[in-house]
Amino acid sequence: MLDIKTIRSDPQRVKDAVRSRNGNLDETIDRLLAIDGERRDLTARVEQQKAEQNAASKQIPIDKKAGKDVSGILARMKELSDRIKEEGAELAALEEQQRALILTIPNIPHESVPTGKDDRDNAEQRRWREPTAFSFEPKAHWDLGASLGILDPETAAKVTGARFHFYIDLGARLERAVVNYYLNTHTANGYTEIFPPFMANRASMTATGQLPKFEEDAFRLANEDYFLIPTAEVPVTNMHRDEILDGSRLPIRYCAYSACFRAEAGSAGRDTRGLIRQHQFNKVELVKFARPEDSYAELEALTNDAERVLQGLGLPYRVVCLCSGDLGFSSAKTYDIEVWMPSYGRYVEISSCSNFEDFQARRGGIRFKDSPADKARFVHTLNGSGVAVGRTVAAILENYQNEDGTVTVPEALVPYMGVEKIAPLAR
RNA sequence: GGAGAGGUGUCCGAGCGGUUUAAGGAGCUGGUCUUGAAAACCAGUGACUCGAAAGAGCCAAGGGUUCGAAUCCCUUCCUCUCCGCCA
Repeated sequence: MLDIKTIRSDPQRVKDAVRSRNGNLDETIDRLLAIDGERRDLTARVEQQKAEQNAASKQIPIDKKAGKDVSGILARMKELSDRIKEEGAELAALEEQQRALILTIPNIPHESVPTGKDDRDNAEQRRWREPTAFSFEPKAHWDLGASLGILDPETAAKVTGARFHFYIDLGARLERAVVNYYLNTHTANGYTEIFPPFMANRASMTATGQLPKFEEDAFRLANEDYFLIPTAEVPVTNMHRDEILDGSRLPIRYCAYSACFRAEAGSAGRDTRGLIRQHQFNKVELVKFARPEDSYAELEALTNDAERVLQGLGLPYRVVCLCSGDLGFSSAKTYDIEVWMPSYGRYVEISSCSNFEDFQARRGGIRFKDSPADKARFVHTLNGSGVAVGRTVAAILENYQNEDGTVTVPEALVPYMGVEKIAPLAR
């Protein structure tokens, strides 16, 4: 959520920012400012009447005690009370309209974000290792998963539906090994491990920006107004919702494993095979709460921390800076880490590292102060995948495959797997 | 899910519809005293939100009754105790 003062003082800047994201909210912003003006006028009027009411409320018992007749005052106060009630309702309606509108305005991209339309305008920052070279025709991970007997989407389709997977035997163990390897690496790097709830309420989903605009992308429970979390970002960021943090605690760094649930509305027909696009997938998420002046340095560090685990697994990747048009709703700046996926013949997103500045903090009331005398300031929130687990498994299968159909286990995972190679199951 | 009790400022805790702009402690800040500290005493401090200010709001959240609500009513959430169910 943007500060209404920012919008009030420079509406054009906000309009331009939305345009750079391929949107247009000129009308919304004009309407918002009109409502804001009306709201402020009405507020002043209502508050003045309330002041009058308060004064009378103090006088009435005094007069009563003195034996004066107060029926005249009471009659006038009744009128005033009615008017306050009426105008107060109007005011509440305006406030709600204003909030509803302001929640639909995306964050303003940071000045370092390249302007562009879509992912073709993203700016590559760096590459780590060259794409894997094969002396044979490499297979896609879904074919390897089938021939090795470790991935089973068909049974998942029967048991649940499309876009789910059973992992079997060493497949299941590989998924678990990756989770543990990631968590161990991040905790060794100063992140505190969190295991969050996998459901979150409406207020939490709103604070991090999934609601109200993107409700159709989430799974909502039928018997409770809870949502399956699309990412651990939601519960972990909301741990400090409506809190004033002690500045000496910043930056706070959390890492969290969670299953993630996405309805994937609007992506029918895309990536229908394999582990790339699922309704449920595992992810280790990194979340930071930082001082505003440090948040961009923290973003670089966060991205490096996510890259570190891919380096540890020896998976080739590149880092791109998303252009304005490709930026997520709440983010001011995002680096995507893309892993080399031989079956796609290109890099595929495996992590998204973002600085939300105070956008989420304002929605969620997450603030800090260094000493009790200070005024509370909004923290900057950041998060990034560290990294997506299902896509990691896909990348390992594809990049580490051998000509005979086996898959070599990356060295870093051997202690977790207990084997050096994944071979077809003898059944 | 059923029955009961409760949610008050940083913390503890009082609050019988109106002189409560939330008593009283504790804490915190400053001072007196002291070689220094502690104790004692004196003074100050009550988060936070909107507002240039005056002022308004804030006693879990949201409604309602009333001229006036922390106090009465309704709904929701949360905590505790017991029962049920369960991993």
